[in-house]
Amino acid sequence: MSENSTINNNDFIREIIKEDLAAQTYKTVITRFPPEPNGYLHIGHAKSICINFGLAAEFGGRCHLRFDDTNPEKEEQEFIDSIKDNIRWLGFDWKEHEYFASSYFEQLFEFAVKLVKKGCAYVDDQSAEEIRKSRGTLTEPGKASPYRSRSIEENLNLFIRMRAGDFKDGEKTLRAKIDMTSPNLNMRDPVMYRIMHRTHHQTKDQWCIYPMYDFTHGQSDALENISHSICTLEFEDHRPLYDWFIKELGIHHPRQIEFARLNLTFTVMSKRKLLKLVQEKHVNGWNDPRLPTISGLRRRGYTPCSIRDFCIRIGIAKANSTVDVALLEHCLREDLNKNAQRMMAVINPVKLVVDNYPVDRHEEFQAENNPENPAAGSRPVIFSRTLYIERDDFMEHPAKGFFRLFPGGEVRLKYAWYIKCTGIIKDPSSGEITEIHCTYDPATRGGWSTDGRKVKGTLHWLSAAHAQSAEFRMYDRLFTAINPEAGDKEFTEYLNPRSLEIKKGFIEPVLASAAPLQRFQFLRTGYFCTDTDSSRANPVFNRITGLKDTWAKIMAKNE
RNA sequence: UGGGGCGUGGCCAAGCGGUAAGGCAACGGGUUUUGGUCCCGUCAUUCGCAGGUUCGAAUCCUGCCGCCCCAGCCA
Repeated sequence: MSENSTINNNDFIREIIKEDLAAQTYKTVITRFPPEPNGYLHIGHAKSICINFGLAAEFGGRCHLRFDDTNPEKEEQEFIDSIKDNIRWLGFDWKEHEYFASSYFEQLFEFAVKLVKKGCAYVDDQSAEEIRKSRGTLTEPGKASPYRSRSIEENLNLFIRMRAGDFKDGEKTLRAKIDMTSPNLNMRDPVMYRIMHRTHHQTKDQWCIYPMYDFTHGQSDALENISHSICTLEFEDHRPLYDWFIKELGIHHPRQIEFARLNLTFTVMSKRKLLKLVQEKHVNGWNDPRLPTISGLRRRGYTPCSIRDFCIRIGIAKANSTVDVALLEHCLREDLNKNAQRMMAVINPVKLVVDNYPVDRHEEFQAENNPENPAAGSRPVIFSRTLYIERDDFMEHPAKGFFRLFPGGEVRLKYAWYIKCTGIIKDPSSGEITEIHCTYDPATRGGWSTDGRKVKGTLHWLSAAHAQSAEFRMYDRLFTAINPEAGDKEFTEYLNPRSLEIKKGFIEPVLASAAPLQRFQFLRTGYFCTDTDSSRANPVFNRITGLKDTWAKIMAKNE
């Protein structure tokens, strides 16, 4: 992470916490990250993770990991595993504080019983449809359920029978008795328990009634002694309800603070939409490198450090906002520029023959591993008569401002020699250039001339006889629209047909044995990492992101 | 037409009555054996709008306007 990144430790949440600590409202800062295990985590969750774990670390407190697993219908063990894996990969540790709302089911049931006994809750026989109809609308108050005035004894008996399995799914619910005329719809007798004869991934078949999130979250926070319960804006309306439950139950009151969730340009962030992309196979699984999931970013080659840095830089506020994905890419490049080893790879190769270089000769040059870090040392690269260079580095008819190779032009081959283009050979049928011919200047060993002659262009290259072939997966943004959810069409209509292009090229031979997910900067082309599909025989590299490309910008502007 | 939030440059975001931080993007220039990195410079007389209070307002008051969220037995 960079030293100069703007860390604003004065966001409104920190301000509130400092006040609370000063006023002794809470002694220790205890936060929690409470995912539902019904999907994979994405970068929006990373923001929340960084806030919660970051706050705990900063104030010397702790952060719990709690799975809010109250809906067995949508949850799976696979998601629990991936969530834990993702948080660890991001660099956070919840230590022994791993909890499940489902392990509070008995306690929650007792809380519910207590509310029934206080006359604060009742069993409703209305169907979901009837409940919906009687809830009223935004402008009209709701109507009381005909079962609202049942006796405490009857409610208690019914609720116990609900638990015992005496009723079918949907036959009854337990509702909080609050206020059917409240302007806050969450207070119009919200459902606390529903009947669901379903096996739960944690509690198995122990329960056939499950508490609703609204009856679970606040009390779970209370049970864990959470001091600051940080959540997203849409729960602001639920806070009065959580406060009501906590007050009636007489338990610990955490302070809930809401912040705006993260949106990113050129992608989608909702679980529902990500699920759709996965299920309809627009991408290859939850860890597809084009997805904003943590698993996807990881496989793409993003570093945990760059994601944490990004989460700090975007700040925390309550205004809905969409952060430019360029900022994420910036954080990534900043980290990788400093830390990624440089390598040479030719992604779109064309043959280059050095006519005055002996056929049977080859020699080694030392290439620096990272100009930003001399301690990274150097490695040998082999030069020979026949090389591969990037097709884009040659223009038969050079555009204005093009200072790479062209007929009669001279460039430097990085670390090696100055070469001058003497001619080209084309495929007579297609017109495609098949070979570029050149001569090298023996007085420019290592790429230095002694006569003060300067060349502007420096190209990367690979010895054809020594290079190892490889596959490059050139990833680009998944969507072509800055906001895929904004148009009239379904968001999938804005998928970028060129979000993945496979290229076959060459790499330095040692790269074939690079470990999975190892990151490199391929000189002049971008940052890449070995994909998990990579093997020694068939090395595969993912393009994490390109280098900034001033030339491409100039070309684009001239069009 | 109910309730809850939010409006500071293209995108984020500081600012908490004393005269608009910072980052990203963009645009110029310098260095450079990566058209990368790095360095230097430019980029809001103005804070959704209109009034008011004040010597002084993005900050306080009033009224408008705009955007987001809420009518799951989802979380």
